[in-house]
Amino acid sequence: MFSKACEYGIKAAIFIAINSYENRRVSPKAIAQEINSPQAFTAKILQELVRNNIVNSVKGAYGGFEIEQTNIKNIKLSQIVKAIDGDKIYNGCGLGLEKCDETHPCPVHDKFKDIRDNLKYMLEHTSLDELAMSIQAGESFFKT
Amino acid sequence: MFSKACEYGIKAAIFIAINSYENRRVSPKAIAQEINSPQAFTAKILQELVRNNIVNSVKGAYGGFEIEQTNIKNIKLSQIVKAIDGDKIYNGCGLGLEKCDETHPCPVHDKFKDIRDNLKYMLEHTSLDELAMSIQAGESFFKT
DNA sequence: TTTATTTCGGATAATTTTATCCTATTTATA
DNA sequence: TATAAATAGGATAAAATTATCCGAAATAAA
Ligand code: FES
Ligand code: FES
Repeated sequence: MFSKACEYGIKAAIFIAINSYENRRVSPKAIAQEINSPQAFTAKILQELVRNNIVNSVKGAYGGFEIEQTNIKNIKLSQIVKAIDGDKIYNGCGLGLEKCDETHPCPVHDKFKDIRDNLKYMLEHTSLDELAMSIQAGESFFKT
Repeated sequence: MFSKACEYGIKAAIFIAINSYENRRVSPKAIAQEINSPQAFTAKILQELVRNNIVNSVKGAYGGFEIEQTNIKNIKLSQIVKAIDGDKIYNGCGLGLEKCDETHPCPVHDKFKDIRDNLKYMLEHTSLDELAMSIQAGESFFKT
């Protein structure tokens, strides 16, 4: 469904959000440990999130990654997925046609579109904030 | 969503179904041309479908791939997807946890599970027959 | 039985994704 | 200003996916 990079990116963003609520910046090392991901690869993904203005990075001593507290509620899963995996998952054809087109649909278009639209809606209506809360409440987990 | 291999596999199966209704066997070459896929790679995927008893192969002159007419209605998309991509798409965790587990869920579990279950339901209730019909009726297409 | 046809299957290559390593750059503080 | 701490980013490497090639095996028909 999502690429590994995207899975890491989502988890990393949640972890950064949690720490930003506590006014703490976090390092790629701390993130990778917490979410159980390869550190250097995770760092690359963080760069991508920074480029997309989803997280903020502060270089130098006492630096790290953070998200503006007031933004955490506004950031939606869809932004992260789009930043890392692009929007093929929202617009792409289920059978790989170059373009998903109502007027020239693939055999599964009608059925696939429903699923895809549900997914899109879900991602667009799920905020980083609520995911962070569920982790903090101990209701969900980053690793097995 | 699906791998390229799976996309080709689904399209190939539909094309074989159509031809089987007309009592014609088809070759990897004909399939690849029709569904716009690399021939040799498509042949590999066909082997996988044969191993999973989804399509039947007949070697030698006048051979080719076919599906028993009476089976076409019974074959569901889910069988093809499972044969090629496995069942990670039905059971796998959206954030890559080793195992999707209600009692130890990842942050997106609740929301992801709904989507995933919808997809599973759709795949399990979509038959090769109906997809073949929509192609034959000119209502859907294999290529752009 | 020979021949032409066709799938099967192993080996290999190309591409993409995932992952690692090392150095440059930035920045707060001493 | 010097130093230590941190992210940025380029160069590779490893692994997985996608794709190609070719000979072996099977089969129908001449
Ligand atoms: S054309 Fe294939 S999903 Fe829309
Ligand atoms: S645990 Fe992640 S989707 Fe169920």
